[in-house]
Amino acid sequence: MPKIKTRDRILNASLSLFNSLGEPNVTTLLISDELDISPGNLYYHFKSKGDIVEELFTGFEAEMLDLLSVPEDVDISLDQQSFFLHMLFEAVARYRFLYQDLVNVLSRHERLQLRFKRILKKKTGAFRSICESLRNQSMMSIEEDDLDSLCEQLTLTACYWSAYDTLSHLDDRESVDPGRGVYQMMHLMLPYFAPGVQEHAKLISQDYLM
Amino acid sequence: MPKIKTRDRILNASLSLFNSLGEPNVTTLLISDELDISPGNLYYHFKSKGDIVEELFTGFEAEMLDLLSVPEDVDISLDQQSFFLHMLFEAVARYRFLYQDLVNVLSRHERLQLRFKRILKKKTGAFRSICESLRNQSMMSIEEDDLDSLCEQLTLTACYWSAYDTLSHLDDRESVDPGRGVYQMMHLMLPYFAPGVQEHAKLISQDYLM
DNA sequence: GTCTATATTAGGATAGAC
DNA sequence: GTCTATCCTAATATAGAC
Repeated sequence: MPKIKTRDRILNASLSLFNSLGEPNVTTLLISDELDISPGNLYYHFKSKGDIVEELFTGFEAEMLDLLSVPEDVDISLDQQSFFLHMLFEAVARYRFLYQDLVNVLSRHERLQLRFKRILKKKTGAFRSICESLRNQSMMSIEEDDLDSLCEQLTLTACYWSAYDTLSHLDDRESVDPGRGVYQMMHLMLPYFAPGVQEHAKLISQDYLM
Repeated sequence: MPKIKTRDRILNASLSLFNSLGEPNVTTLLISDELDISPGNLYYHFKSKGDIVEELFTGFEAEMLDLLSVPEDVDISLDQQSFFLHMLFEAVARYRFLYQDLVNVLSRHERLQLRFKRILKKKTGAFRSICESLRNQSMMSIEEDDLDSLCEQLTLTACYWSAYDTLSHLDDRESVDPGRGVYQMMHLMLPYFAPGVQEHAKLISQDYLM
């Protein structure tokens, strides 16, 4: 087996330390310590801690943009939709350090602000596409105002659920269960589903409560 | 007019700087600069920056606990409810620095963690009381599972709406409009209101879009 | 109560040998 | 590519005069 490049080991270790301790609490020394390499070595691979953050963000961005490229004008099934939510929450959870101290992180990395906002916008757009698709299939019935509100709410929840969830387990911050997040998202849409669809959606959402 | 005590001036300035720049970005030097006093003077009044944070938190806690002491077994009207939401969002907005970098702040002030969680729990409880009151008055119709989910969702939104909202205006962070938050909260409950009530609630929520 | 000056870290980052 | 040693800076905090 080819051994993993130091550069990648640094990225992996940083990501997991950021997630469990919070990015501002992780020093370059801690990262190098964790990997049993010298701080100098770390700085050979990355010219600053900020660079590590930016590179991780780029990975996050790529995953998200890929995931969020929901094709318009395509009928989306309930199963596809919940699968999409599942993937989304997994991705967010994997990079949850970004959300846990969002304002702080973005204020120290101004270049990430627009990119983050772009993702956010795309996220809302994706939810809108999904809802409109469901509406076109007569699976969902919702007025325009309510749809706006719902999509905002879905975006908010997609962003902050994992941060909110960790609040309940501030002690062990190693793992996060994305299931409950998906459940909440489904429940946000539930009232607007057509009667028959509602039943189905309820069953699906139940599965996400482990 | 009696001039404000330096100690209080420090608290006020800190709060507003924390809110607009994020607590981790505000140094004790910046605070004293803002007030045209010396850093030494600041440390005469507070033995550490953490103490300032804790004292501000105590104010926040007091306001919240007071606000959240929703009497059980009392019929709550829709107007009272929206007024309550309004007050709640005002309070959260006034201390939004706490929420903007919640994990960070709580991780550096462990003693605040339990207190914060207690408030959170109380918040969920208050929403539950309100919903149950509305249900008792036959103004709301909702199943138990959905109620759990709704109350969690209301709590999440009450916490993070202002942080989410500031994302859209990361440039000017001076003011926050709590209106849209109230609107969202109303819309979360809307689907579960009885038909007649729904109309009324919609009208009320409209008013909150400035 | 307030100031000036200074001590103390801790964290980010570089230099230069191996 | 990796290490050790060191520098630099910014931020918290203290000491002691006024």
